[in-house]
Amino acid sequence: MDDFELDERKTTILKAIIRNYLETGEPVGSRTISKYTDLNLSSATIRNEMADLEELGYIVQPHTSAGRIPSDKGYRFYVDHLMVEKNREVDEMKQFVIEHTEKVEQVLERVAQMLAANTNYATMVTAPSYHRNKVKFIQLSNVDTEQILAVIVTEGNLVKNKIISVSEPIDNETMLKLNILLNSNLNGLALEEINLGTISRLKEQAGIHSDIVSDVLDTLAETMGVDEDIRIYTSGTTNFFKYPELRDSEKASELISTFEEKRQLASFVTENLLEEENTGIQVYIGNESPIQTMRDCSVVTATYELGEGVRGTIGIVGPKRMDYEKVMDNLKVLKQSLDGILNKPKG
Amino acid sequence: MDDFELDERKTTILKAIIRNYLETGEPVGSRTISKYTDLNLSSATIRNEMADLEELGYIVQPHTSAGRIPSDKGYRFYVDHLMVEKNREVDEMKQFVIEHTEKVEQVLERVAQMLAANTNYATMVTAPSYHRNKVKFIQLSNVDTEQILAVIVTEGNLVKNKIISVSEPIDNETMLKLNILLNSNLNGLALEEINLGTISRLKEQAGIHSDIVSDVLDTLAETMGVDEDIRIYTSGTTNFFKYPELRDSEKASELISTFEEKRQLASFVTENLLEEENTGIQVYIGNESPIQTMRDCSVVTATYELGEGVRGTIGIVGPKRMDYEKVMDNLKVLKQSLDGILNKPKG
DNA sequence: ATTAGCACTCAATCAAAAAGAGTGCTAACA
DNA sequence: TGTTAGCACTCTTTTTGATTGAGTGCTAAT
Repeated sequence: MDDFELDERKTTILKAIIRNYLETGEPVGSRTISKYTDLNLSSATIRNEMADLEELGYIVQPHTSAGRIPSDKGYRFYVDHLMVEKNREVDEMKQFVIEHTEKVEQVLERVAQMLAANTNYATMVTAPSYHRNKVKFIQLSNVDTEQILAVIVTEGNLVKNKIISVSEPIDNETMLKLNILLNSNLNGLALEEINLGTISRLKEQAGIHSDIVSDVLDTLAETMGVDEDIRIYTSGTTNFFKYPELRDSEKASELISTFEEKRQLASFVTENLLEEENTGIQVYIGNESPIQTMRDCSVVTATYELGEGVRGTIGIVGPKRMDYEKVMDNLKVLKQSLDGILNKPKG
Repeated sequence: MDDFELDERKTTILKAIIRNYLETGEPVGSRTISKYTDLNLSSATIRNEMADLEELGYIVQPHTSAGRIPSDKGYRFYVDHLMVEKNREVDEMKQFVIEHTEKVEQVLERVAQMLAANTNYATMVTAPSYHRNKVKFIQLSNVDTEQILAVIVTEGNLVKNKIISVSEPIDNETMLKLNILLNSNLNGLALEEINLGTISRLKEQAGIHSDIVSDVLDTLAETMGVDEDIRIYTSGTTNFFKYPELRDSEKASELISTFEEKRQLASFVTENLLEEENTGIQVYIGNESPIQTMRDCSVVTATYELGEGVRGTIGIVGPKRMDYEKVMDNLKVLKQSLDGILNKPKG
């Protein structure tokens, strides 16, 4: 970018303004900066510089005769160039996740909760999505005379099951044949690789039981399809009330609704999954976010990987003046933890 | 109760006050009632009666020189004696649930959403709990050389699975034996009936694979145990903002948190399940609710049954001046729908 | 037993005033 | 030429006081 439009002094001042605003949430005036920095400049001089910074679009005045607050561009500059790695201690958290490893669902839910408690922002964690995942194992079994159970296990050890009703009982031998049929034809395939040819061949071989095969295939599509609604765990949505700039009924309500419905949140996931080469942490400031209701927020997301392209996303949503350092640190640690933990069953 | 402390006229006036307050949400004065009822009484007379009603505890004044609003006792009286069955049309809703029957989870989630949209209150729906549920079917299968999959199906067709790691592969024959062992010993048993005797006998017979049996039993306990955290679906929590008496940041935040954490909500479930003889619909007004944060709300719950003592709860939470008729109608209809729908797989 | 009338209370609304924070500009200064 | 002191000006926030209006309680008349 054109970082060069800012000389060193302007940079220092901008940094001071943003720092101060991140802490207080109040517009910051020239006098404050004059004392806050060690530049030894009078407020008048600062005023001149601030006028320049405003013209360049890094800061704005909420109204005449108020101090300045960072613009989206200002925040962006801060995140890209001014942030310092703080590496705070988040080990405690890490510890906690590791110790209580249970079911994936519960881990994820707890991660969301902890992250929210730790940062005081709203959080979202998506379950790993089955992107390009392969079938590992399929099994049909008789549950009773009218119902059979289909179990599907994928490469990432994700299990799905479905009860299928049948009009008349299926004897064990037939069942065995069906199982062999399904496994030999489908194992190792990703959803995209199961084409019409495979399907019709399967059905043909299944003979009178082709409807069962249909049902299994449906379940398969459901399980591994992109459009399967991704499980998203959220927490700390009421943290929005902690920040005056979001506390307003209208805004808070919109935001909380977005989190409640979850559906919309998925857009971050898709955004993230698109970037094949993902350094890991993504920051959306204000309107950069794909979700309109978050125009007054910043969103920081991280993608964790469960191997084999099976990925999930962790996100933190807070006011634009969120503590980016802290948030990003937290995410980094968690990302690593999850990358590790979820791969192996507990041991 | 002592209904007799209220003569007919007082009853009429109380009813009028409550009705009016339910609609407007504003304290209602004597003049309003004087016109609202067909008693042909002057406001002065009404005032006298209102003074009496206040003394008896059915209504209160938010402050001197304001109108009256119903007290908890007043609401209680209304719900118990003054409500009229309205039987509004909620068919549209019923239709919707029925048509889109998919997975249980999705149905429940949608029920919560619809109910919230339909009533403008916050809603909660718990998944059927496995109360006294019996094991129907257990199956272990080899997924790969180090991992086996345990699938458990219960009477209510609820399926749970777990991946178990093993140190060395298990051949198919052994697996078959294990399956037979487990099924013949456990099928038909409820969790409470699986005692130490059964367990040690099982382990003994399993020989070197007793640790697998242990794992299966753990999963079983997890699956059917009471302490398994019950899945609760919520929706419409931002509806709280629609009612001035709850919109206050502090209160709204507390309420929404309660819904977000879900854990607390479970107390309604346990309350409901306790009552063996349950006519179906339960109303908690203000402090009658087991949850402290809901002291300014009313909660209406219904229990639906999936046969064999497998039950779930639907609840609606709103301001005390909620439209009880509408809410209870909605719940009645849904209760029936769920009773029916969830029993049979789609056909 | 009911009602009209009146004094009184209290929250809500509004406008005007005062306070406070901060800016922009000009003129002086190093 | 860059820096600074000083001052007038702007705009928000807070405070205050007055006004309004709804509603009550009480008393005296019907």
